[in-house]
Amino acid sequence: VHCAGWHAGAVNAPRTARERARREITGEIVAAARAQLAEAGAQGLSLRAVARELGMVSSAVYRYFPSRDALLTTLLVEGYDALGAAVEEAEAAVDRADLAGRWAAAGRSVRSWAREHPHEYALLFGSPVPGYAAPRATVDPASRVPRVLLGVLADAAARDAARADDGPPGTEPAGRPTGSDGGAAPGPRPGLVPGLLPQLEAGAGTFAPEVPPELLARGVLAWAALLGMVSFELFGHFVGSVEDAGLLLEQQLADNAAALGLGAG
Amino acid sequence: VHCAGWHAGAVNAPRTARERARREITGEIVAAARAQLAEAGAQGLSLRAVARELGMVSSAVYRYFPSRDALLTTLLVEGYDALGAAVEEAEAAVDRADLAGRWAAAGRSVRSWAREHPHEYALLFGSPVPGYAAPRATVDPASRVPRVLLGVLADAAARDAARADDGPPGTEPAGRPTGSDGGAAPGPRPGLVPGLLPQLEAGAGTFAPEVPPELLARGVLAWAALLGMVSFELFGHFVGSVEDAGLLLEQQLADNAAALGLGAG
DNA sequence: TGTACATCAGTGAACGCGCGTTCACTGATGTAC
DNA sequence: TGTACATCAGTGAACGCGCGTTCACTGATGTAC
Repeated sequence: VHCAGWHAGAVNAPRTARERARREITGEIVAAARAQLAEAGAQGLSLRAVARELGMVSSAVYRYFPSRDALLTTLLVEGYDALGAAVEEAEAAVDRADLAGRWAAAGRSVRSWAREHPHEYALLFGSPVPGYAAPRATVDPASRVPRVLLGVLADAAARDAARADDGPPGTEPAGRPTGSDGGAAPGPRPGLVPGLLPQLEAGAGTFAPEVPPELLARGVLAWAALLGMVSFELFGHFVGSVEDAGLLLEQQLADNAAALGLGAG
Repeated sequence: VHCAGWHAGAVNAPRTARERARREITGEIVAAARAQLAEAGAQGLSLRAVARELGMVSSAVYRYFPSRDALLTTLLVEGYDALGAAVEEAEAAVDRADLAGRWAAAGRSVRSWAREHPHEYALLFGSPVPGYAAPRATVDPASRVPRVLLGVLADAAARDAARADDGPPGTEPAGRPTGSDGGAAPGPRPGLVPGLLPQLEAGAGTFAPEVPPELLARGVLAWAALLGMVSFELFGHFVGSVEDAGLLLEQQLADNAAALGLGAG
């Protein structure tokens, strides 16, 4: 430990040439595999093709990944992480008080990332790969974007609760009836369908107990709707009926802001 | 033409034993291919495996389909048609005046069909198959469900227009501000994002010119949202956070009815 | 009704290619004394 | 600083399997006279 290397501060820096080479080549393998995704899809991902691309013999790849599926898992995890990082960064750049803006920034960056990495997007959110079951290790990275969205909703709930405490009755956002189901928080639009509430509290609600169920339900719906739209665009279902899906996304985000009570941007 | 066959009325009935056998075997090939979808996915669909399943030699399949891709196209077309028929039937069974009920019936039957045919659903709405481009022949069957939904929206627009003509001001559905952008029809919720209107008129609007653009935009969003939710459910993204996606769908349909101004069911 | 010919379903072999994974091996890099 | 040994990256061959598509062929079915 007394020989502190030239680049102080690089915490996980490789200590030996071997280690350095291993990292580099691991990265090259993953990069080549990612490129493969574009041509053959997740199912067509081939260790042999990756090895060929790098000028190695196919069995050499087994020094780095124990199987094709392990390589796929790495692609999944890195994909979720890249998307999550992009969304976190975009959302963090917006004024904390601008809830609608934060939500919209997150939504836009999901779409941008998807358009820049269509095949990785398809891997993350398209049809599952037959014969492959994503391991637990993917769950956490996959939750980064939902976590960002939940953060916005939690802040919205906190703000609404503060308003309800402070202000006199009648200062709540106009024209939005309180959910027939919920408590004091001004829930967005009609009440919850019977039976949904306990289910949300047992499921998604455990990730964000401070978000009231009405809001949570609409948040989940909005998240699914967002990915539905991006999938439509990337998978070609808008061809012939919607020219610029970006505008449709803006519409969706504007409607979301209204339905979720995020206030005008 | 003078030998009118036993079964009068069966218009496209096969005239010869050969023709009868051809139809039957064609059907068996498609059925075996459909079963293959479940095990290997669209990309893994294999003519040889289909032939094996039917006890034929692989080259025999070429008497029925000129290539693997042609077989895939048939699966696509039949899938869209099956889904379309299911949705049409479900929607047609509802009282014409019950717009929210018609919309909900269509939405529910999309989900039911998808759950009953998850692999066909993945073929239709999941990631595109690498190296395969869906031919024009799939466009028409693919539009059956959207057409049903547009029909509901068109009826909603007609009903609202009639109300606006007949009734005195103030009888429109309460609490829903008229879109800032549109004409006389009571558009759902806030106005359209700038730039979206001309695009809709040029695109999706050409299929249903009688539907006002505010409604059309929300209809497209709702359709994408519906498939987003079904995809989430079928592709496993709800695992751990949403137990019963059926309830979530009901919530979505209820919200849709409100947002689209379909009136209470 | 019967015969001659055309159509077409299905066979079997082959072409040329792909894949994931294992295994015994060579030779370079790293480590302990 | 130098030597002996352990680690590990990469090789090359092999196993056993898959695929789409073509082609010359046999034999049954259909049709025209």
